[in-house]
Amino acid sequence: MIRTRFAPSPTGYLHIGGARTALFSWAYARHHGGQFILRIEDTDLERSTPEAVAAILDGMRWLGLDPDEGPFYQTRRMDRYKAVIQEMLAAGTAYRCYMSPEELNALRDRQRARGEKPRYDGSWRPEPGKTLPEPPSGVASAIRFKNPRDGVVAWNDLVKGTIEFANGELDDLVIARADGTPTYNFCVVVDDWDMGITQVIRGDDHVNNTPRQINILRALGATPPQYAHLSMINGPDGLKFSKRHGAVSVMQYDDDGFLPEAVINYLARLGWAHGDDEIFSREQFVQWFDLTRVTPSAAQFNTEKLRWLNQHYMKALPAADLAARIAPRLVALGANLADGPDLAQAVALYVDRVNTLKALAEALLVFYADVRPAPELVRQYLDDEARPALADFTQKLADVPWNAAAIGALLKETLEARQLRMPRLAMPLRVLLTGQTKTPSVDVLIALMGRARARQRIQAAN
RNA sequence: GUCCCCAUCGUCUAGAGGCCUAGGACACCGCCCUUUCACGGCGAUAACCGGGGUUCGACUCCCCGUGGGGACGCCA
Repeated sequence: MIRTRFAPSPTGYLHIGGARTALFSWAYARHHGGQFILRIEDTDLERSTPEAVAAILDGMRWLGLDPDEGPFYQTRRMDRYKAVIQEMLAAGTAYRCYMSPEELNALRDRQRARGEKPRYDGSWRPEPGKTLPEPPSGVASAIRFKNPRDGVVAWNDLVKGTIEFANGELDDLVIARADGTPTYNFCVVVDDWDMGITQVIRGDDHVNNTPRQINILRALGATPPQYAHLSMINGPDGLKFSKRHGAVSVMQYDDDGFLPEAVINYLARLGWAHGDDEIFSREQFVQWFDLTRVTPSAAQFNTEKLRWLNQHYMKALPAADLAARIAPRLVALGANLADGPDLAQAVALYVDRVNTLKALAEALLVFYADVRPAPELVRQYLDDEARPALADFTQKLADVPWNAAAIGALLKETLEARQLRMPRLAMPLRVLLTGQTKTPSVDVLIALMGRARARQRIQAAN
């Protein structure tokens, strides 16, 4: 049975990279008919917060990445970790280290100064025939894993191929702090083992942890899972994602008016491809997804392409559904939905012109709230030639049959009578009716807006 | 600094030694449609980081270089 997991630490929201990792883990499990487990790595009491847990859960729910098990919390498994540490101490695969943080820092500084890789020097590591220093009294010890000295650790990474580390490069990492709490690399190992994880799919930044984790697993007599390290996702500027880009949290994309199906589809194509396929459903993705087609190189996030996909999904949605989804946004912007046209019709008229729900709601505000055209715009388009034509038109609008075709015919009739071309009337109408110069065809716009409101807006300025 | 990873159009990618005159998508540019703007249609520009091998033949395999990224915590 395939079992994958997503194991975020709750120190912030669910960001784009995390979401992609979660998506691939989820899809891998689903594709293979396995299980997807959610585990919250909250052993860092200082930085973990319940708000962050909620934010991560929200993000996953929004994306529709439902776990089969969990969330499990590491803070609730402390007894288990401590028991394993005792076993390791007894078995001699771990040992107590009394080197103080200050001493450690000094050691690292010296190593760095010499151009060496900073690492623990093994002062307290027991070896046959070696005499250990006398433990200082009244000082609590940290516990270190006794990493093999020689040989290499290698694994076949499911995305990067064979990766090999010399054990000599690895030092004896701390698995329990002086206060007795276990550390990340150790908890991960115990959890992945206990939870029967078969494929660990995680970010690239964990490659260096992998050999240590494999060594611990082996010391425990466990068979290591398979590993798949996903490359990083950089921000739109090619640099590491950061707050400066605005949208680091997946929920920010919700706020910005992106549909979760678009985000999923976009994320799926970051580091993975199925031939030339660009647009596909979540179900299709699950059916196609496998780690063999995952790219080992880093990707750059491209908001333009996400927008394109988002518009595609917006257009694919029935107008009534889209209307239901943007209604709250409109109300939040101050719209009175009771005083205006049928929202689904308005949506249908504007959906081609925007690529986010947010932009759609903002555009539709012209139907449900007051419009105040900028004076400069009015001045620019409403000249002495347009004015009388507009007056004619407005007057006849009072009893024209109320449909776009009839209104369009009336418009043309008015233009002909005055020997004017379409833009001479269409542009001022746009400005007066919506405050904007870029709108759908004015006849359709007027028809949808309604007789009273259209006439009132034209007359107000004329 | 040491170790690890990565390297095809601006961006995401296809490419499993001959299928490559390197394909698709987004963006950009041009044209068409047109009542402005979109949508849509058509078209164009645009890439195998460099050098050595291996091979009859390298975008594909190997080595070196260069560039980029990651990791070196009693953080996760």
